[in-house]
Amino acid sequence: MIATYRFDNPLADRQSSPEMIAEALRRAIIEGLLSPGESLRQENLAKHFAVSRIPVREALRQLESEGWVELQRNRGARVTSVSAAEVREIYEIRAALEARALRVAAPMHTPATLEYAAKVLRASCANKDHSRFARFNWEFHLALYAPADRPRLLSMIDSLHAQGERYLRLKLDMPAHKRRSDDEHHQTFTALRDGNVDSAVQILEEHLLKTGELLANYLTQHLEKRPANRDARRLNRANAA
Amino acid sequence: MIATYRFDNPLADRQSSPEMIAEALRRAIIEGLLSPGESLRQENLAKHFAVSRIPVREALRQLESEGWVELQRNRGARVTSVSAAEVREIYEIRAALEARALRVAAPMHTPATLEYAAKVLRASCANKDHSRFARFNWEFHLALYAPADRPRLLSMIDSLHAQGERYLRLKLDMPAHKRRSDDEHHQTFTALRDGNVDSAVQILEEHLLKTGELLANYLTQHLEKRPANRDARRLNRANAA
DNA sequence: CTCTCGAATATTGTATACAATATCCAAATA
DNA sequence: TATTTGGATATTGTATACAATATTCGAGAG
Repeated sequence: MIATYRFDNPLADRQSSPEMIAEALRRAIIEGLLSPGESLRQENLAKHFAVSRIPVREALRQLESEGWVELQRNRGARVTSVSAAEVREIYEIRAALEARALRVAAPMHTPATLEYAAKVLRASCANKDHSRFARFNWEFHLALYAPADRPRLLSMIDSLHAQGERYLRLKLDMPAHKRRSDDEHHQTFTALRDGNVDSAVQILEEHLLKTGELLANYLTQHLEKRPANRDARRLNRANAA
Repeated sequence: MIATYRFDNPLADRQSSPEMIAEALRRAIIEGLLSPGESLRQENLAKHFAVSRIPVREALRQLESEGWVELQRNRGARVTSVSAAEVREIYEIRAALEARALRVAAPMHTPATLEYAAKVLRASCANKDHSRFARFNWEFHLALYAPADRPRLLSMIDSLHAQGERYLRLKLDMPAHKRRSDDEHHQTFTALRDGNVDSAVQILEEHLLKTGELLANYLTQHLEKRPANRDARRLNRANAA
């Protein structure tokens, strides 16, 4: 008996508890609810998620290989603190990968995919709210690369973007930068639409490198002073069954 | 009290058992002792490594986010099978990243770093034995990028290389390809040494793309027929305390 | 014979318990 | 006061036990 029904079973691929826990923690780190350097106690997390420490430990292992937390033998986990140099490097890698993605995607774009990208770009420009803007912003990048049909490349880009996102919010505060970012996105899109692939790729690359540079400078100026080593608070309130 | 002694404590950063287990499994996958699709039973692995299933599970989680195994809820882990398209993609990503690494490293190279790269290249050319050749081969790539001082970029490249390595052995059998590979490495090195950075980067990129293409073609021809779904044998002999 | 169904078995998921290790703190010493 | 030291406490690491789920296999229906 194979494939009895034509419709999916949503229960079949619902994620495991370690995955759910990892996702919740990842989001908490991105949103700044957990700050760099903050220590994550297994017992507290277990109480918070109303499970034992076993699935928590597995979630932490996963987050470690994704680069969100650092594990020290017998000394627990803490949220990784990313240095200015690392932020610069992340954006440099994104530049290389997204340039390749755009180049591969360019000839596969259709009027429909271009129209979708344009729509997302308009939505991004129109939004002043942080989280909405960030979402549309990223949606635009994804719309540019989607036709490339490179799952692994896209997933690496996505992961790097997520890593950088928690620092991006620092920059997004400044309206001048939003305007410039929107503008550079627009230039990329126009060049792509008009068939100037080389130019589109170059603008995109420079956009990313510039953003990385900007963030890195911001971090060296504003973040070097703070130690950011205090303990977890927000998630340590044990509020479980 | 800080830094009482000048000498290292080797016990301080010895890795945890999940890490050791993950490393052993990774190596087993690379060396082909564990084939794509093979299922990994927690109990068997636990007996093999003489531990309980807890550290084994954590190792499997880590290997999952590194892309070596796939976990299915309640249905265990199996070694990922990489399709021809994915191999092509891996090498395409490597091309983008290693091109960037070489470009960044080029101006930082010194006579000493170049001499080291040349030495490794000679060792690589001289070796006919698979595993030695593969090691020197990779050492040469690393020697090219090391002066770039981009830890994150290098670690991503290293991870991608490891992912591809288990398929590379298929290709390394053919002496014609070894010769061509050595030759292309030599061209890259010469161009770099003579200051022709653009040319060096271009040769390197084409070398990687060509290798990916070659491997992908080989896989479509020789591997599509085999299902590769049989169970674990080699590691399933429970030989623990 | 083929398919269905259910019990027996195998395997995974995780809560608990305990051992190993790290951290904290106060008394003791210089 | 500053430093050391030993024990109390906190935290992590993992073996075990059991519950939840998947898989196997054989008996019975068609």
